[in-house]
Amino acid sequence: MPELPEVEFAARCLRRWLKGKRIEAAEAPPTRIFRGSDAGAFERELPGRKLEWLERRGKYLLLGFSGNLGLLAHLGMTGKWMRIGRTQERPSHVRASLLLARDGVVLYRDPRLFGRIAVHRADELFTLPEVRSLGPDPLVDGIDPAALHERLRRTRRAVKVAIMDQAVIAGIGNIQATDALFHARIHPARPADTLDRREVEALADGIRRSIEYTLGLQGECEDEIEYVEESGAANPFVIYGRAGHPCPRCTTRLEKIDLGGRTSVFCPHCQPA
DNA sequence: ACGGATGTTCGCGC
DNA sequence: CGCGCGAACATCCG
Repeated sequence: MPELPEVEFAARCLRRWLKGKRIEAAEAPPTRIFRGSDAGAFERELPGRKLEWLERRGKYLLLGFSGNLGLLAHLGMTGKWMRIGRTQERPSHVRASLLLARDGVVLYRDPRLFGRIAVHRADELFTLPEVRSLGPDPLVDGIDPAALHERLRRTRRAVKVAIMDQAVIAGIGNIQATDALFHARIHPARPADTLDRREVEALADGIRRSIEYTLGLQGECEDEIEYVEESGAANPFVIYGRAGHPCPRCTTRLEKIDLGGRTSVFCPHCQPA
């Protein structure tokens, strides 16, 4: 699921579901989700507490609970927070759950276990190295084209690889990067330090646009499990995942290349090398 | 059946 | 130090 827009959506849902509600019990079988931290701490520490605040930075969620307990959470590739009724059947691959007094169960499902949950002190969350090393967040901080230009000028990496570097801009993944570069008409393999000011401004606009677009796809927080979702739903993105299909702008056949180990779709006509 | 997938991290080598 | 590359993680879907 997760790039910045999906994580932002998860943040809004979790605030709505958890804020101010007392957690009765917490469950988390030992899995890789808790790597680098104590799985037992989740079950032990959360009962009795309430969510006081929740912030998103890039693809990370930072949750502050009463009594200075904090969670750092990342959705990895297949992570998803959801809410179901207490007696409702639980989906597969649930890695952590929070039982609320009369508001059902909030759970974290993650088949591939690429996500992460770590228990910390709440007042330490922003000082964690994962969070400190993030670049500006497009929604929280906005995108300053001059600062982005400065950052891109310092590397010869492909511009697509550079904007997916979480230290350059926080939250951009393969989908947003692919569609943003298409909007900006910039070839994904262009060395980052060759972009001029005008192109970086177009790129900043493209990133904003792809984030807003994807955010708009999210709909409302589902209260109940919306299980049989997406399967069969069409790919909603602009050119991501559409190699071989016609460019939505000029109908040229979209191509794909590999950059930094990730598939990059682009239009050879609209995004010339 | 095979290949690829919205992410991060680590080790290796130049 | 910068950077590319492959691997690893575990499961699902077309």
